[in-house]
Amino acid sequence: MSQQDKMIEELFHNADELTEKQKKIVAAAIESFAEKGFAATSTSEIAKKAGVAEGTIFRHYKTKKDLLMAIVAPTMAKLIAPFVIKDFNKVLNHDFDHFEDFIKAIIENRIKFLKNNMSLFRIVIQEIPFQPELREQFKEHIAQKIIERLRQIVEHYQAKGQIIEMPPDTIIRVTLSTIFGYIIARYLLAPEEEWDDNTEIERTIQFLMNGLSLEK
Amino acid sequence: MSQQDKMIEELFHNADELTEKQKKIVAAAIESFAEKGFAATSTSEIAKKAGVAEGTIFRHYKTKKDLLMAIVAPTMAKLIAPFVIKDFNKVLNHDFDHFEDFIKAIIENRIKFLKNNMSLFRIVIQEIPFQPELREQFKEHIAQKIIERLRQIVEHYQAKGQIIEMPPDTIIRVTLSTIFGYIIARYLLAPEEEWDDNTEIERTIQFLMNGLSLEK
Amino acid sequence: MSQQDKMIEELFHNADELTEKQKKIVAAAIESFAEKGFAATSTSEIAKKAGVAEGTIFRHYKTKKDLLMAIVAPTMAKLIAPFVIKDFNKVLNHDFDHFEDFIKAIIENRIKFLKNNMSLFRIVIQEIPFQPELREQFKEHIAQKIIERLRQIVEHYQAKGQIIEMPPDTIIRVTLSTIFGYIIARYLLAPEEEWDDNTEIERTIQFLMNGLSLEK
Amino acid sequence: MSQQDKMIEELFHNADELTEKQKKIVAAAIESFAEKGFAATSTSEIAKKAGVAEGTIFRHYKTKKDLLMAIVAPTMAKLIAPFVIKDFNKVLNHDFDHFEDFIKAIIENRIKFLKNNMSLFRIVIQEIPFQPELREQFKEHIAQKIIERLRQIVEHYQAKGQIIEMPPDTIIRVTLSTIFGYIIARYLLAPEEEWDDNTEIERTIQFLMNGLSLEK
DNA sequence: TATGAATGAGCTTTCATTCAT
DNA sequence: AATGAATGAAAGCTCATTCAT
Repeated sequence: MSQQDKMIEELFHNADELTEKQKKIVAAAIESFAEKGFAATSTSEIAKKAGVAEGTIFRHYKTKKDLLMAIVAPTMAKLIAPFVIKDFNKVLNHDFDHFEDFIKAIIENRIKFLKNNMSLFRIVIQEIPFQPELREQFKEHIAQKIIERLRQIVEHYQAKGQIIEMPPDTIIRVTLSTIFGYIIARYLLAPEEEWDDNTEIERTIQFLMNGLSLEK
Repeated sequence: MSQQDKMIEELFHNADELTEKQKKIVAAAIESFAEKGFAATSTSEIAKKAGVAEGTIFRHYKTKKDLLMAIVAPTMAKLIAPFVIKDFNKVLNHDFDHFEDFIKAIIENRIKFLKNNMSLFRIVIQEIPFQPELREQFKEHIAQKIIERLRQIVEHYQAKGQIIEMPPDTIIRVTLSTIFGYIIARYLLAPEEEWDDNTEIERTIQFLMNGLSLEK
Repeated sequence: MSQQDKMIEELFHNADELTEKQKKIVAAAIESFAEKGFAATSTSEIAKKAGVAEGTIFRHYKTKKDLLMAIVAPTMAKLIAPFVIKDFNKVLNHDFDHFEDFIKAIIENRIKFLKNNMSLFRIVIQEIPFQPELREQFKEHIAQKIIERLRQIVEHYQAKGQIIEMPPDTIIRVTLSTIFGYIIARYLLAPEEEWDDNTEIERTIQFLMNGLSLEK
Repeated sequence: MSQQDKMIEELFHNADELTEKQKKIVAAAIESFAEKGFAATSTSEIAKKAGVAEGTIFRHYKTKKDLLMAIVAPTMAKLIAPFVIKDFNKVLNHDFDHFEDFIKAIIENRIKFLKNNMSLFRIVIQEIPFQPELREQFKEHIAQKIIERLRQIVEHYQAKGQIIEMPPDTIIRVTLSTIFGYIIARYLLAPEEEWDDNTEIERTIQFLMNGLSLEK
């Protein structure tokens, strides 16, 4: 099973139900959407790359946009998965005494995920500005549920006196900026440069902790 | 003269040479490209919005992509203008004894610019992933010239002992992440929310200075 | 099966592989190209005449020029077919003791062919001046291979003392001029006049033989 | 005065009345029409080549087709000029005792004319099939007046016993085929080959005389 | 289920022509 | 007389989608 396949298997929990052809369609679509954008990718191109007839795409996905959604929706779900597990707060209390540990864990975990799903991530952030439907989903799930959860976390560590007194939303913003700034620079803007990932992530965390922690 | 016009006047210094119709075309294109993306915007739509015949667009811009470039290239130039002025380093030495002052000045200045040119900024960041030509220009001008300049600045303040010892590129990365993170959150992700801009910028700078300065 | 269909069947030996629609497109294109010329014929016009959607044309022929080539190339091949059969010289030796017999046979045969394919012939001679690609094909196939073959024939009959001593190329030229002059006058310049074809062809051959033969 | 200019001067008797710009337009049109055909040549292309504004063309020629006609009509007139002079028969009686002399004179004269006006000739024969208006003019002037005149000439020499008894139209046809066959081969099909023009014309006449004369 | 020919609306672009300057 | 910006119809071509097989 190829890396590509694994990504798709992982993306669709019910991947068993996907035809072989369907998997090929999805794989081809991901590749093209990431590279040229949704609007600039033609269904005939996807069909050719997937080695199926054009009609086959529309048998499985009523419209081209449906195909996009079939890719993007589970990607967003997976992306936020760690934050929506039940008993998230318990996990938090038990596992991470310090904010730094929490941040480290979450960064490591999410970077690993994104690294393995970079094309999917590309599609999500590239298409969100253009697809109102997508933007809606994003706002509903991320901006509301996730931010709410993150707020609790921040307040949790603020109560513990581990991070500075600042509106939680501001802290979330600068934290996410820093993390996504790293991912975008590392994997999208300058992927061909030599990166010492471990060191660079450490530095990023160091900056973040410096910026957010009280004592120094 | 409308706000729109002013933006365009400012964008093309030689705006005098633009026909009235040409300005309308550019304004319409900016609006549509920002909203729906380059690929999903049709020239007929631009023509209609601009109140000109479709042929008129192609009299001035040989292709649809030419029109995009005519918009994006000067935008990128304006965006980086403050960093390419002659005697930049002198200005630096004389005007800003502290890194914080420098950062404050530059943030204030660039945020003001972007706020007035948000649609242009949108187009630039939205289309860079899809237009290899654009990516090339971006890399050549921004990634190389500007980064080089910023490196010198960072080293300058590091030598002065005002910011932590870390590879300049890393410092640049986290700094830009923080700044653009603010702009994107403020103007693209949640523009309709109430923002106390001054306070929020202050906090952002505070975070940045905490993260980068030596003493605390 | 109509006359039109038969012509097309004959033109494309593998006509079985042509869709019904494809045949209609080709027939419509032949009619319009012959009448108004390639450049002055629009694809929408062809589509309408063929009773298909315009898109259908482009499904089968990537470009309008491809459609022209699909018509012209096999026409040129058919036109020169009698001269490229294997053992052409043997045929010559056995069947035609006299140049006059040979000329008669070839004229009769080719005139018959052209009469049945006049629109195709029109397209070929009308478009050759404008399509460099076509001119290339024409030169390569006709001007080189065929002329070479004709040269041998002329020399053969010259050796037999049946036609005058003159450079073979000159003899070929005046012969072809005479034959095509007849066809063009008969079928293109004055098709509506009353022609006694048999007599006129006889006279043409008589002139040709007078002009080329030694004895009188 | 360039060769180009001379051709145009000669083409329009009232060339004095042509603006400098007009001459340039005509020259540019001739070049492009000959090369790519009327339908495939755009007026903007002509304007550019002529170094004038597009509007200027339409100031002088109401439509693109008018421009074509302004070129083609006088060309056809010039081409047939020698046959329409008054007292043509007198000239004939006095100057040419033998058909061969007449043929020689006329061939020499017309070939010289065509050689100097090859682009014009190209345009005429290339556009006649496509422009009904042109075809009409051609038929009216050439096919009727000229053929009538040629008929008289042929009958004149037939009466003198110098050419074979054959319907004059047939004799005209084979004669013109032979002459134009030479011109087309020489100047249009294989202009880049080495031609010994004098010898080749001699041979052509020899063939023609052989074909048409009684005695041998 | 899968195909791929067929569709027709819509795309970018070109063009002959007009007209205010 | 000459310009060239402007036009809008029409060009060649692409596309997402349908449907008979």
